[in-house]
Amino acid sequence: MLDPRHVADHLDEIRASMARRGPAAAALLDDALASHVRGRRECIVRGDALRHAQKESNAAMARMDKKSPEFAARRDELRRTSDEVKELEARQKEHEAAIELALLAIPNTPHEACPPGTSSEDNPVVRTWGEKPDVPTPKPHWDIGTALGILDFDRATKISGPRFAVLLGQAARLERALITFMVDLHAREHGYREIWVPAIVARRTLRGTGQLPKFEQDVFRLVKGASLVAAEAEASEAGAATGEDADLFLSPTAEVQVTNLYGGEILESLPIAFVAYAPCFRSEVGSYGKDVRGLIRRHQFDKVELVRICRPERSMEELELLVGHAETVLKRLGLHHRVVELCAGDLGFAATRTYDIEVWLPGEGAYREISSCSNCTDFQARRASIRFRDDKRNRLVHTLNGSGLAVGRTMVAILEQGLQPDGSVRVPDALVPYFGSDRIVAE
RNA sequence: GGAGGAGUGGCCGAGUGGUUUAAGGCAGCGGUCUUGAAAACCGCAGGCUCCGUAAGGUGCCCGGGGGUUCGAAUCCCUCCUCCUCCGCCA
Repeated sequence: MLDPRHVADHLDEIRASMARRGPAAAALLDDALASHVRGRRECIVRGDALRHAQKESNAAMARMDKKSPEFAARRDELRRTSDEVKELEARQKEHEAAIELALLAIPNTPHEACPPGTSSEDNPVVRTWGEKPDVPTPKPHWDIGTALGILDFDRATKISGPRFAVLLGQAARLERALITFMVDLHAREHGYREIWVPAIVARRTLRGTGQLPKFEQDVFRLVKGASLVAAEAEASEAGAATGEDADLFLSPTAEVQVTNLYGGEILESLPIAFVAYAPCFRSEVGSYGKDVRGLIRRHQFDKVELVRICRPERSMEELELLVGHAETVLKRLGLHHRVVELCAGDLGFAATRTYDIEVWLPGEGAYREISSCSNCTDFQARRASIRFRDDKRNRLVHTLNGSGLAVGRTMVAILEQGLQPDGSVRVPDALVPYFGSDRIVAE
């Protein structure tokens, strides 16, 4: 969420910045928002003055003879003041609701350094690591995995539906090995504190990081047991606005849980760095026909997530640090990859600046995203209200997150880059102690 | 799922319609005293919002929301959370 005062006072400036994301984003910033901000302020100024007078009068009444005509006169007068205060408060709330409604739909402004562009075609390559490995007959990973007998997509569809996977034998073991390897690397060498969080989150949590309200279609919402649903319907009939808030969702990324961990708090020491292994769930309704085969795009996948919370002035340095940590995973695994920077038009909702790490997939003949590292500045911190004490003043922190890495996609890269002429797959040296073998062979 | 109880500042804990600007204590910070420390004493201490260049000030905040009243921590409604017991359960 952007700062409403700042938006109201610098409307043209913000609109120009937002135009770099595209015309639709810029159009979200209309003059109505600024007028609501002013209207709210007017209600507060007038209301505060009235309440001040009301308070003094009430104090006087406390000392008066409750049966005197003066008391009755004062009471009648204050009755009118009270009505006016209530009306002002109602108007103030309307303004605030309008402001929030508008702001929740507005994405973060792109950083000055964020390159111009409208789509992923325009993302400049920042650096490339390693060489394309010599794979004589490249194959897509689903063919490799199915031939080895370690991936089963048909049976996954049978038990759960499309866009799920079953991992067998060495693949299941590789998944575990990768998770442990990645968490160990970040926890032991990069200074992150390990954290394990629930996979199910409340609506307010998704709102804090910006997934809701705008991207409700991208997440899975849970339906509770019949009796609870009935109780909920009863509650909303009674006029309570809590029914909606009682909803639970499957988290699409641990960024959600970990970033919101300190929501509403004032932090004593920064920076904070967490590494979390967590399952992620995405509905993928907007990607029909895209990556339908294989492990690339599933409804459920594992991810090791890095989250950093820091002082505002440090966040750009922290972003570089974060990308470096994520990239180290691929370097240790010897997987050829490149780092691109997202152009303004390709930027995620909460991000001001983002680096994507793209790993080389020989079977596909393309680089594919395996990590996305973003600086969200104070956008999420404002929504979630995460602050720190800075010399007597409370300020919003900056939040950053990045995958370190997407586990399934890492497995894809290992299978495709490590494919040997005999159909077996070479396991990266760094992973051998975790996996227990230097080769994946047919089962 | 059933029955009961409880939510007050960083923590403990008074307070059942009007000098309560929330008593008191502990922890915290600053100071006096001391060679140093402790003790004692004095003082300062929260969040949000709005006005203001600032200094400073207004208003709001006793789990959340709504209501009654001239006036609510206190009365009413509602939701949430936690605790205890029973049942079920990996």
